[in-house]
Amino acid sequence: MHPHKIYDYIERLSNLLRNDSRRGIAEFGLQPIQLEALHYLSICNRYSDTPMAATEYLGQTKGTVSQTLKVLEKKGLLSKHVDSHDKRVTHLKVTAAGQSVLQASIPSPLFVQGCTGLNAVAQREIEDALEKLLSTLQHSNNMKTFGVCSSCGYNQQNQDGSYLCQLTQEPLTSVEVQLICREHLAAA
Amino acid sequence: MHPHKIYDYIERLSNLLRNDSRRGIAEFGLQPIQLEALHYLSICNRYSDTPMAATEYLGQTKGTVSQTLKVLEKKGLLSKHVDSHDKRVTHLKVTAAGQSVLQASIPSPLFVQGCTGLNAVAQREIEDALEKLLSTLQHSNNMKTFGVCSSCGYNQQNQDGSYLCQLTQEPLTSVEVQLICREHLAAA
DNA sequence: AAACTATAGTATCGGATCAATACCATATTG
DNA sequence: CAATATGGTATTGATCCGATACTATAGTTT
Repeated sequence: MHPHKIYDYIERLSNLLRNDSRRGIAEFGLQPIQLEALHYLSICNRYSDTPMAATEYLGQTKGTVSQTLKVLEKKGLLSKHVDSHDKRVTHLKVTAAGQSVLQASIPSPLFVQGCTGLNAVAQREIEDALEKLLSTLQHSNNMKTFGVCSSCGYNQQNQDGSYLCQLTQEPLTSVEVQLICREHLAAA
Repeated sequence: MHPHKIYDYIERLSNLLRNDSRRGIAEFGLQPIQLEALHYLSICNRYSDTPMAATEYLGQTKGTVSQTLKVLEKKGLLSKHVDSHDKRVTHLKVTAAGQSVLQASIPSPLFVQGCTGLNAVAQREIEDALEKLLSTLQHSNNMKTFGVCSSCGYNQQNQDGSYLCQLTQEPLTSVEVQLICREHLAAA
């Protein structure tokens, strides 16, 4: 009967956070899904800051995501930049205004308040449990993992400490390898 | 930085399950929130099967929940019954058709598939971690817990094994004490 | 080089969510 | 019996979301 209980807990937590998020971002005139899209763009790397990548991450259709991004652009929270090599591709960058919205909204007030009641060990256990659950669900269903480069099979660290992506054959900085990527290859 | 990561994982899992749920219930012509409302009504006790209780559980406004329930009733998945003592109150019962929809949809296919990749110990750990996180968030924010009667401060087990709710002064069966209640009093 | 195909992205439409407001009916309190 | 509180419904408007159709660019085939 454990799957049912786990499912229930996730559903409850999901409702709590979503509703709290809704209240928190009302002052900015944003919707929960818009904040999530903005959040994604703030933690992804330069291969993954496009409408299509956001579509895969959010699990919606590209048309839906397109208008979500349109709203965010109109509000001045992100800017669009056409790719120099492939003119079909648009890169999305979170503006300073967008960053400050994220800073104020993520994690949500309720969540921040709740975490003060958890010690470091408990937080670690919860984090590990969630990571295991997420990765198991993703593997069992052949889904993209959207992990950070430092845990990616394509990532290669050279002797001088620099990083190289073996998929794109491009160097990555130590900051960039902490960002999530749509091409992430999880370890076997 | 743990709070951020935990928040991210919950958000990811939430998106995964919601989108999967959306696909799974499309054949019934239902929306995710409608399935969640139906699910709640299938696991709550007789003090908690009303529109107001569902409103508190789902964290929305009563107007929103009212029309969600209206759709479920029109589809024949639940039935309404006016309370005999307080004629303002309506009790909601999941029909046989509603039960079969729930059986087919909860947990979602993706989730069931994923859980086959987790052994019993791992499932237990994840369940415990989620329970701790949920209860901490609820306590820190003075929220209702919606726990089962068997873990409620009002619940009293008599010597002959029968149960009594000290809040309503009514007897409860062994089946009923496994259901969730809007008046649940969490242990100190 | 021309034609075909695939991919990234946008535009539009319709059904649904959701909050806000107003409203009705029943209980409870003074 | 009047005033207030509570449970629930109806309506409206902004937004979400998927489906479909469309444009533009890139790559591939002949």
